[in-house]
Amino acid sequence: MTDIKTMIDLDKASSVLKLMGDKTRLSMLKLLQKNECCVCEFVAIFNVSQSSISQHLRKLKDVGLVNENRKGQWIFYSLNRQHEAYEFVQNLLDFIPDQDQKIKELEQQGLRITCE
Amino acid sequence: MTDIKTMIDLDKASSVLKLMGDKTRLSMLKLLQKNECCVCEFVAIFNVSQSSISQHLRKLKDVGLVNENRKGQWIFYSLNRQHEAYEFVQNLLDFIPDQDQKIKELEQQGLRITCE
DNA sequence: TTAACATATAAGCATATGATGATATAGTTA
DNA sequence: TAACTATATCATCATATGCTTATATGTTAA
Repeated sequence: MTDIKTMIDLDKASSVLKLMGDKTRLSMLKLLQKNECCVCEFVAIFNVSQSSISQHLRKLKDVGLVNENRKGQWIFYSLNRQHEAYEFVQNLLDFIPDQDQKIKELEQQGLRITCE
Repeated sequence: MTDIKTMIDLDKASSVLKLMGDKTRLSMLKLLQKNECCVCEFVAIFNVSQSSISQHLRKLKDVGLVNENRKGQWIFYSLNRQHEAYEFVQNLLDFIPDQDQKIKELEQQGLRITCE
């Protein structure tokens, strides 16, 4: 637990921030901070199409912020802890309240996620 | 120098991050971290029109991230240290290398800023 | 192999964004 | 007052973004 920051150059920082400036993606990243999630979970949580979720994940994957890991039928996404901006992103996400109530709401509505 | 973070809700965080996801605005904020700057300085530093700079500053002002302070002919902008996301923004900017060489370049080119 | 499910990709569309040039407003100075 | 400088705003445009529907691809299971 050091205080040494891995600096991120302006161009890289702005492209990461741009990605995080979208509410849906920011919320996804916050959820990924604690959980691995598959696409169908995100689809259940956010009120948008599967296609839309897939495209958001594509953008996050394109800059390397997330990893994908196929488990059978499902593809689980996780934060890429090797990314050069990982510390930057973590630090930032720590200012945002956790979004776990989104998962709980699903459970309460009986819309429990199928891919677990 | 405490470690207690002022949490920022997801909506507010994403709107701040969206603003910071633009290279020009991010660079402006980084410069403002150390200096008060007037519009003409930004115009001299970035390769865009005065109109464009003015519009970027407008967006930053609209969410309250910056304050303006007229000094005669000039309007100086500064970070709003009272903003609820100030700590969040500061923390984030601390990951980005300072942009002071931009000011130095201007000086070296004899384009020294007129409004000082 | 076929059906069913999970995910990705393509095409199209409405809206947002960032830039510009022209013009308006405000302060300074002659 | 008029001329000059600094800044803001308006109108416009090209491009980017996020969404949708339709379709393609990949995996599992009958």
